[in-house]
Amino acid sequence: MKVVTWNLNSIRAREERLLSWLSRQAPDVVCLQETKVTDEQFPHDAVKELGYHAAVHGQKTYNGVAILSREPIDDIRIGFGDGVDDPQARCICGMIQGARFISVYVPNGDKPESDKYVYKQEWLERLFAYLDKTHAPETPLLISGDFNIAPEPADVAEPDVWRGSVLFNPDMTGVITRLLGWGLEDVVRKHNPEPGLYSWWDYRQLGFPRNKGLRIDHILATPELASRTTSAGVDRDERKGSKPSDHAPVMAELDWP
DNA sequence: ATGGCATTGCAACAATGA
Repeated sequence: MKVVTWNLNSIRAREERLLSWLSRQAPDVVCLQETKVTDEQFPHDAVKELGYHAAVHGQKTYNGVAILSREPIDDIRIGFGDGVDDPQARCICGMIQGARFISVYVPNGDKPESDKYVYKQEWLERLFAYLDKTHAPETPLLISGDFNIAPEPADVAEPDVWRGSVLFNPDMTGVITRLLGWGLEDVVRKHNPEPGLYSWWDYRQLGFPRNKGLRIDHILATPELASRTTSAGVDRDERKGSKPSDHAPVMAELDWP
């Protein structure tokens, strides 16, 4: 089973790229972020034609998450179900072939002193509460998405430039440590221990040609699923060419079910 | 070459991203 997470930065702007990429790569499950469309505007017919079921949780202009799957998606749930009135569409999950798949778009946080960073921290606390209440490390679970956190210096091309930012600071790297402590494994790191593998490059300042990137998109899995991964990596080629997303697809191959 | 911000929206540039 090939599993992918990809922040599209608008599914409308990226529809052709997405469809072409699905045809070429034939992934089994795709967690999408920043679709930036309402559920009505989602290209349901186009992905269906390529053989994918879709679970969507979108909104106008910003955010928006979805899961595509070749096999049916059951027990689809939206958000955290914690009673908090949050208009930002950032979490969706469903059951596929006996495993729970969660697609998350963690808030960016803007600057450490901003209200947006407070929202990011509170959102992450809600994520932990949601994991504790709704899921368990003993079950087959994959949480994939744009975490907007670089776990280690090895995941940042210029750590001295990014250290202290909302993407790379002790609080945020601590969040990754907590996720791993909860019972998840970073399967991309598992198969790529060496530094210098990135998933996002700034559109500005020749970020991609100079490979000044960060690894902020992750596939985290509970132990049994993680042990069944046979490879993982980043499809850098998809960051090339005209009109790319600023994120590349991140993928893992699993011996599952 | 992999290229110098991109996307959205009651539509002007402001908001947002990372």
